[in-house]
Amino acid sequence: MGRSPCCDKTGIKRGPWTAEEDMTLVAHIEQHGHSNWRALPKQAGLLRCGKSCRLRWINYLRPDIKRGNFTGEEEDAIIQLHAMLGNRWSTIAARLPGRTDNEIKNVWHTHLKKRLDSSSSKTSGQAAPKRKAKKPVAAASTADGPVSMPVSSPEQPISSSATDYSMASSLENTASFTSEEFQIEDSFWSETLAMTVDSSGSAMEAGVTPNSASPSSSNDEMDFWVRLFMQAGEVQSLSQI
DNA sequence: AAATGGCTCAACCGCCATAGC
DNA sequence: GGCTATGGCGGTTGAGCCATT
Repeated sequence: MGRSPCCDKTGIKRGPWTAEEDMTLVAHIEQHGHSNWRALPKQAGLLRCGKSCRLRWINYLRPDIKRGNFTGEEEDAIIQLHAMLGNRWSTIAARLPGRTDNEIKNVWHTHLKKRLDSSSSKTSGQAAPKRKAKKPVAAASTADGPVSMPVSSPEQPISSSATDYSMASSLENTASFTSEEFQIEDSFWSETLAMTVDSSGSAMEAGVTPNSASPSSSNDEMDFWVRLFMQAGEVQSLSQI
């Protein structure tokens, strides 16, 4: 309702990023970080909206981005996490290191959703992928990704910063679980647990509450809830034995 | 070989949450 | 407490690619 646009669109370039723009953005973030996205394009000399710069960095230029096809394990993880969390793509992305919320969202809408639909309608066989391995599409990308990325990053941005969702909403989801939905393969959880340790750098000990972590660590908080779900799942699956 | 339709994915848009004043 | 600026999220779009006819 009459909300002002995120930035003045006059003189703002839109559409696919060029290699030069990518390099400019990466170089600037390497040097100065990205404390202020709004001011960044001006400082870096880019004719882009700050939002656009942020998106480009998060979804494509970040050094820790994993490109290429999703593995079966990753797809399974997305399906399971989506069953738990719904369309909270950034939260799901936080559980899949190197993957972005945008990418996960795309994968979900393009194959996983269809796969689930088809498997639920005719329980048999997964939909065979109709297409070959995806190719990099980005306008200015080189063959194996965007501009050649320096390996070291100035700061490791929290991948798509997990939002700290309220307990109430989390429990809402929990409450709607059926025991069937909650059957999760052990391999998935062991991998996810490993990710928890790897990605955060500080493994959460069992029984640690979100409040015990620093207020800014919404990732840790999310870990807590995911862990809670996991434990609930274990309890449920144990009770089924 | 050309036309066409479907699929993929990067990018944009609008809204919400929160921090800072 | 109210207002503004900014960051972040999820939904949607559209150009380009690929497979099929």
